[in-house]
Amino acid sequence: MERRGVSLDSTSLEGVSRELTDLLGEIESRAEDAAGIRVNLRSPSQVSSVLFDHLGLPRIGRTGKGAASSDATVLQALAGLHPFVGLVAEHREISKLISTYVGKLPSFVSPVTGLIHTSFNQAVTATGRLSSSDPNLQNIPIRTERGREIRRCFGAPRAGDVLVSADYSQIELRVLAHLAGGGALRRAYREDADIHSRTALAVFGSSSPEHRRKAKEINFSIIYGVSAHGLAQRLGVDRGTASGIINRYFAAYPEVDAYFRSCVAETESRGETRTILGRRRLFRNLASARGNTRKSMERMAVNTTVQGSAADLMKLAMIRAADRLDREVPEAGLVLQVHDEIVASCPPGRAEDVAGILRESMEGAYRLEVPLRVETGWGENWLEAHG
DNA sequence: CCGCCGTGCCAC
DNA sequence: AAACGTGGCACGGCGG
Ligand SMILES: Nc1nc2c(ncn2[C@H]2C[C@H](O)[C@@H](COP(=O)(O)OP(=O)(O)OP(=O)(O)O)O2)c(=O)[nH]1
Ligand SMILES: [Mn+2]
Ligand SMILES: [Mn+2]
Repeated sequence: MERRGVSLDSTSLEGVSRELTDLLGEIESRAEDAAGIRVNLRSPSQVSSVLFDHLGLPRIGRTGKGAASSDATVLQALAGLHPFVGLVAEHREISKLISTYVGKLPSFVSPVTGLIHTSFNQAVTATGRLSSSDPNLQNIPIRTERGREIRRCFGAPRAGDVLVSADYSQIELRVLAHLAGGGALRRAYREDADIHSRTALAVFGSSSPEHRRKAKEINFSIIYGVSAHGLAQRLGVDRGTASGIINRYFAAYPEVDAYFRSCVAETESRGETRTILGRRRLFRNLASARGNTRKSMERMAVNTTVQGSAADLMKLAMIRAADRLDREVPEAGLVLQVHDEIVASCPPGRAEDVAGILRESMEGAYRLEVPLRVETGWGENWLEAHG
């Protein structure tokens, strides 16, 4: 994957850059008008002094060091109190896209190949996932419309080829259903349910793509131990409402709560946890940990077991997919891995075959108590293939 | 000039 | 920000 590389449409990216840069300048001048004072919006300390000293807005949250925070959740809570708040939020969105992606990615294009060659690090994460660096191609934007314009600029390494994407459906929830013993979650997946959509419908009354995406965050935050307070802030509802959502979740899937406790107990007694394929992560001081430190380690232990097992499956799938492509579609090859997604490239006429091979490799990676499902797509660029 | 820390935010 | 987790990275601020 590293050697094969991925192409970046620098011309289109240049267009995105000009639009975002213009927009950012507009935001900066409007923000200074709103604040009535000169301010560098890239400086959290300057933004905080405008928000909380100059404008006198309430301090809502604190940073790790105890200073007043101005992060996105705080800005969300302050929205409507002063026009400066929304301008800071918008500035953060646009400046992030420029500084991390639009302004940086072109410098990673190799003068030799004309492609971007990331590093996929195999011994960095604590759970067995890969990571990607220089540049990180596992966090290319997709959430906002402006971000999607960036994703649209990624294409197959060979001109004329297409990208083929295959992404596991609800992967860690399926792994959890496997690990958590018989129950409603396992039954749901045997009936091919979409729990993300189910949660979206229950919480928002809609399963639109945006609501499903938010429901995903709700589902994973709940299974990994979110507090009513934390969920309330994420959803913008009061603690009572959030508490009700969590309680209904565990009432519907009591085996999830039971698994959390049993996983913690086993990790404590063995001093380690193991994934489905036997990858170990040590938790030698869980047994002696107390208070918030212990709670935090408990969440890490459960997450490691599930996330690490999902990473196991993905690695098996990649071995099989690479081998089959080699034999069956030699003009195709793996290009990227994004935790539960494989991106390959091939001539357009072979896209359907390649998608089938990726699907079979991933769905058949390992037999679980629930079926594994994969969504595939292809197109000229990554957004078309994945989106 | 360089490296570190704190803060913040992108993705899964 | 907070009792979801796993990452990488940019910037400002500061000190060597
Ligand atoms: N703890 C935690 N894990 C997450 C979060 N977002 C994603 N993940 C993990 C769990 C997911 O199963 C896995 C793959 O992410 P995806 O975006 O592909 O979501 P998922 O496969 O669950 O749903 P999908 O059917 O592909 O839309 O990454 C999160 O906010 N918190
Ligand atoms: Mn997925
Ligand atoms: Mn995915």
